[in-house]
Amino acid sequence: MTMASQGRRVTVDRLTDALELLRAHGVRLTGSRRAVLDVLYADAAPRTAEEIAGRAFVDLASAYRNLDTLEELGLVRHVHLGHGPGLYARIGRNELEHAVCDVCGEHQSVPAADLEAARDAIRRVTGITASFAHFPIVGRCGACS
Amino acid sequence: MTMASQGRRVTVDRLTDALELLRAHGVRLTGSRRAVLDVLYADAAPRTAEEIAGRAFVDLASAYRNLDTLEELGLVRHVHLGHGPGLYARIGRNELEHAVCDVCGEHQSVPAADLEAARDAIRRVTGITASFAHFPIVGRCGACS
DNA sequence: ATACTTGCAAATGATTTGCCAGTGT
DNA sequence: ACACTGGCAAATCATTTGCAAGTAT
Repeated sequence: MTMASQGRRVTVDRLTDALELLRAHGVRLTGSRRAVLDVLYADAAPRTAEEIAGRAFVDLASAYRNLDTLEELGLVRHVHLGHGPGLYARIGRNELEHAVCDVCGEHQSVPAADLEAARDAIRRVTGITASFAHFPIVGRCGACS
Repeated sequence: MTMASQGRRVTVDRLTDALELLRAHGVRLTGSRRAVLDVLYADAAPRTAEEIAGRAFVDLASAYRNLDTLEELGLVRHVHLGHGPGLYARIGRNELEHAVCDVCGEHQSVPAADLEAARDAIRRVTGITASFAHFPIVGRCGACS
């Protein structure tokens, strides 16, 4: 183990895992793909494709294509917080779900496990097992009520 | 009460109420506005702006403008069932919320009251009072699980 | 009379696609 | 070598906006 791998262990490990997954699926590790992965694995913040393209110095179309590929591999997810562009983030060990206030726009990410009770209640009524990872919970926060 | 008002009472009454509301707000009853209202009050089915424009024989831009106006007045709502265009419908006596299966696309509308338990569970975790009238519940239905 | 509305065309914002030159394996 | 990718420009899709002519009150 080198000195360089000592800081921010989790992130580096996950990126390594991701690269392995690409190889296992025969997906080429190109320059732009690698750059997009670097941005995604730098932290877990959800970002627009445009922001990711900017940070990775790749064309916006390539960013979208790469994000699609990575999403198919199950490494990435995108969420729609309102009417604007979608936000992409790598999928962490604990899958995050989202909630937004449609008045002030404040948004929070919560571990999927915390929403099991809500999911059960919804399943009882609709038969659907809900996920708030792609479309968030939308409503009014305490302050805006 | 005339003979004409006897069939489909509820619908006609509600349209009448709507027209009164427009008047009360000083919103003009133009030809295209009236045509859009006729389509919306014919039934409660959620429709795209394009479909409404087609049925009402008005320009698409006018349909959007009128739907916006009616939404501001609280007569209409639109829901996003997935990535396609939004679906507009009049608001009935009982507000409806929506749930979609992201695999088969099947969608159901449920009375807001039926989702109170789910809303409570969500409020406990996030502090947000959720509404599934604009963005639906998305997940996997029993058949697709 | 006049402020609000219309249809039409053009603009917008997000995302996708065609194409051909470039590149990972 | 060869299929897979990249950048770039143009296309799409849903929705919005500018504008000059028309209309409800």
